[in-house]
Amino acid sequence: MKSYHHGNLKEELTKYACTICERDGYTKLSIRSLAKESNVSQTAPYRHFKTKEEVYAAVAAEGFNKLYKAVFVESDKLTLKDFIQSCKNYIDFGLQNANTYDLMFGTAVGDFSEHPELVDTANKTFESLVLNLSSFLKEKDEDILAGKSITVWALLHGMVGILRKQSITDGDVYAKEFGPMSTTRRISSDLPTYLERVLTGIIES
Amino acid sequence: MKSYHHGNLKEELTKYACTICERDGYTKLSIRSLAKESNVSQTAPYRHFKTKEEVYAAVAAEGFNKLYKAVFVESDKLTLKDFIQSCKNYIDFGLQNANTYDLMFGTAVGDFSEHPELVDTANKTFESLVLNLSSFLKEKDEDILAGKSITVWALLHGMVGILRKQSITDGDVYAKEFGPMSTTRRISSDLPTYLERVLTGIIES
DNA sequence: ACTAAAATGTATGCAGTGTCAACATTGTTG
DNA sequence: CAACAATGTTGACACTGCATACATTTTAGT
Repeated sequence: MKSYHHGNLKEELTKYACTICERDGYTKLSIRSLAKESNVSQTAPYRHFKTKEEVYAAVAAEGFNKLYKAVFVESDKLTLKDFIQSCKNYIDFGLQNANTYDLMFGTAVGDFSEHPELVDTANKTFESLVLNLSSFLKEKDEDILAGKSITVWALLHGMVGILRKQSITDGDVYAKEFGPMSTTRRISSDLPTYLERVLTGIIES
Repeated sequence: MKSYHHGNLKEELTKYACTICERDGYTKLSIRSLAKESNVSQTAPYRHFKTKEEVYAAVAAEGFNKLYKAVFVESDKLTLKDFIQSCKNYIDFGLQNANTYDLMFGTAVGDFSEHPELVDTANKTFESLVLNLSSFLKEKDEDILAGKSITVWALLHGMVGILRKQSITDGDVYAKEFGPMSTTRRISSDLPTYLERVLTGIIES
């Protein structure tokens, strides 16, 4: 039945790599664990990925693809609500795919420029953000648009970090499990409202 | 000469752990590499750290201590310039200690609440940010202050991520090594100006 | 159609890793 | 000063990344 050659091992390896990464964290993602999941020999993946970092890069690139899909809006006339929703999607992605998100923005993959598909997918995501903003703002100047997009991205990226580690800002107040709801929790319980307030402040400067 | 008991092995281990982490990245930080640097047996560190994650937590806590020192300003009447400088110090810390910063905000240390010293040092850093803002703004309402501090932190944290991976937003334009300077590079070449513009927008909303 | 080369998968082995259990030495305290 | 706790060591196991040599299959050129 099972032929010697797998057929499309690389695809399958990438898929499993994403699964393992998100399920167990990327520290558990190993060449061998990958091979085991795919039912091939321990070193078969080396025919498709020179090092483990290349596996990481492939997973990160897949991550940017998914992030792109979460952020992209098929329209050139966004409403404010559309824009906020897109931003919320970004944050939700970061929170729900924490391990992959870590791979995308952490130091595990050192230099993007050594992994062209990573640069491409990351750029595509950013450009989608710029497009959103441009359709929404009707601003023409590319530099201003890029600048504001960077600020928006920074805020979204930052919120992922803060919301992920609520204990950083919650302090002892909430730790006591009594008293008022922490500010962080209040923000995350109604993210769209928070985002609308802060983001309109940013893009109208 | 050398006595059987080291004396203050834990301190020394922590120090070396920070060194190794920042120099080689935290994936290279191992119980054994740590032991070797300290000239003790391979498993000696286990008397002081139950798991490797505890080593990670110790390094992250040290990181928050350093970040705190970078952000803290000894004054209750900050000027705008002081405030911007403190924010710039934050970003510089994130860029110059990328590996440690990754440990502090990534998924390597899953739950801060299992590492009390981590919660403490992280809270202290946040409170320093709140204090800065409060002295600068003369705003009394604690919830508003906390909310704005979170937004400021998110932006700073986000900028660290963006500036660290400039290729995400630089696109092919800059990759060609010709044409105008990328927006990201322009921002990072005069960070204080950028911060002043964006942050005043945020804190005056 | 046949064969050489390229692509792909395997077997084996080395050095390094986290962690545990059993043991040795030292410091502390009643 | 004897019992105990704290600290350090040895040895072992299963796992990891990766290199090398080898086997099988696909492909391309004649």
